Amino acid sequence: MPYHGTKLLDAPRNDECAKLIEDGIRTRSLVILVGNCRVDYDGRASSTLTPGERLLIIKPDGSVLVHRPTGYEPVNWQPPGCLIASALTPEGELRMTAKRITPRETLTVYFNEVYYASLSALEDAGEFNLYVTESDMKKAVLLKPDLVETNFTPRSSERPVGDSGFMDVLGEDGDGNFLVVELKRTPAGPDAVLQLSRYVNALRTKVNKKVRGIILAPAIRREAHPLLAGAGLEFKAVSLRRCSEILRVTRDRKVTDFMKT
Amino acid sequence: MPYHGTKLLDAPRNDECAKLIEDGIRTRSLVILVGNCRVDYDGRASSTLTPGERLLIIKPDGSVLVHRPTGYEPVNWQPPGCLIASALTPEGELRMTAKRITPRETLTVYFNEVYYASLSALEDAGEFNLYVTESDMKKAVLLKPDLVETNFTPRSSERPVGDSGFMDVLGEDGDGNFLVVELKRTPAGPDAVLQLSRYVNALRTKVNKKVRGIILAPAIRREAHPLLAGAGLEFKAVSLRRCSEILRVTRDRKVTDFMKT
DNA sequence: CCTTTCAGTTAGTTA
DNA sequence: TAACTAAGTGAAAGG
Repeated sequence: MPYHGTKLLDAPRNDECAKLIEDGIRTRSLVILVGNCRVDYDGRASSTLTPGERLLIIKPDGSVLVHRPTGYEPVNWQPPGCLIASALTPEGELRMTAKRITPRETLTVYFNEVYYASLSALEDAGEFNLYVTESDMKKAVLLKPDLVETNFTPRSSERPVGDSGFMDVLGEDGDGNFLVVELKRTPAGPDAVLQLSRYVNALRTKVNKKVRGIILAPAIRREAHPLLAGAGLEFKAVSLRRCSEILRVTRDRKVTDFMKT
Repeated sequence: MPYHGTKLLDAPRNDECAKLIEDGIRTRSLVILVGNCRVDYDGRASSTLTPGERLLIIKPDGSVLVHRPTGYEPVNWQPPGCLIASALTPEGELRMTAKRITPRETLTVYFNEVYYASLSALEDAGEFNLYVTESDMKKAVLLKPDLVETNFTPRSSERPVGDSGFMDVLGEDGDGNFLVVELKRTPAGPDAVLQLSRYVNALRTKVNKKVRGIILAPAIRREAHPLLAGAGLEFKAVSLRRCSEILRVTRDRKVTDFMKT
């Protein structure tokens, strides 16, 4: 391998590319081809793509992507775990096939001409962290209950409520009333109101105390307003950024604590 | 441009890559970088990705993809239409930023080292055709009503039924009864049965004639069986391949007709 | 292996 | 532009 486990072919012949693909599979490397191709797919549905200049990616785990020059999504693809083969057709085209069992589907790419091809043995042990999920929002609320309202005290979270599901956070407000908190990472719609309403109603049948319900989300959608008012529920806007900050502060504090020891 | 509008840099310096990215944007080209990088994202959520070897794709339409060596999905990305910039950091890293307005989000990729980089001015006017969609199934049923049952006669399609939506195909069976056809490209579940049930019930309140309902799909899921029986509805399996063939035959016939003239 | 649910969903369509 | 819906959805979690 010349450099960093990367092999680069400028204006390769089609047979060189066929070999590169085979090499890539054998060495569990990432293979990239850029050139003029057409694509056939057959499986859950069928598709054809007439010739044009595209990017083909073959990953070590057996996933395949065909990207046009535009758009987030690949025009054709194959999920991880499929069997890949390459060969020259009698006409001298480069043919790459990626087959999958369950469900049975086949992707075939025919390259008329490859502008360049590469093989890279990539190592990626990096850690990916995503903030903020609804779970993170809950952590933030438990760490800083003031996010809900001053003097709110969480008592339990994800408490099962009969067969009506789980409530996000249950606690007490400053007056000792039950307060059910429904968390939404995205702008809350009627569904969130109905869900909260179910939790609140279920709880009301079980306890002999006032039960309030509040939605915490970055925003509430217009259509949810009448429902919210009708059900006597409340809403408070909380930004994801705010939650993220609370989590970051806590993380940093942990690091600080660790450094002190 | 050396070859096919493709420029290829083997083991480039980071400043060369920064320039390549700028060139790519200016010339509306596809830019690819393979190397060791870390990634930050902030917008609808936030994420971090610690260093590792990955593939960066910058498309002419302003979409960006960061691919790890595994998986169908990019680990980080930016949809089309964002503003891209590249520069060297004081530490000599290559920094690529992709910013988007509505919603406001930013993707930043820091390359420690680039193994290779490429710029390709791709032209892709290819035509993409996907078979079989539900629309194709409908076409197939209208072309060959026997798919539903012998002597079925379509009368109208996508007929509005009160406020309960649209029905896929409405027609009459051999005995002159109404027959509502619900098409599903994938195995039909309870949702399909309920939908069909709504259409059939809505129609029954309006007409003084027997109304049958049938689901056409590649298969029906186990959980849908009791619902189907309970609602007195029917199911017939029809393969996508069969639909596809009917459409192909019709297409070919059209071509033949054209060639005759 | 199948079902359910979620996604920084994306993408297309329509009001 | 915003709301709605489908996707060859993919991916993760649970049975």
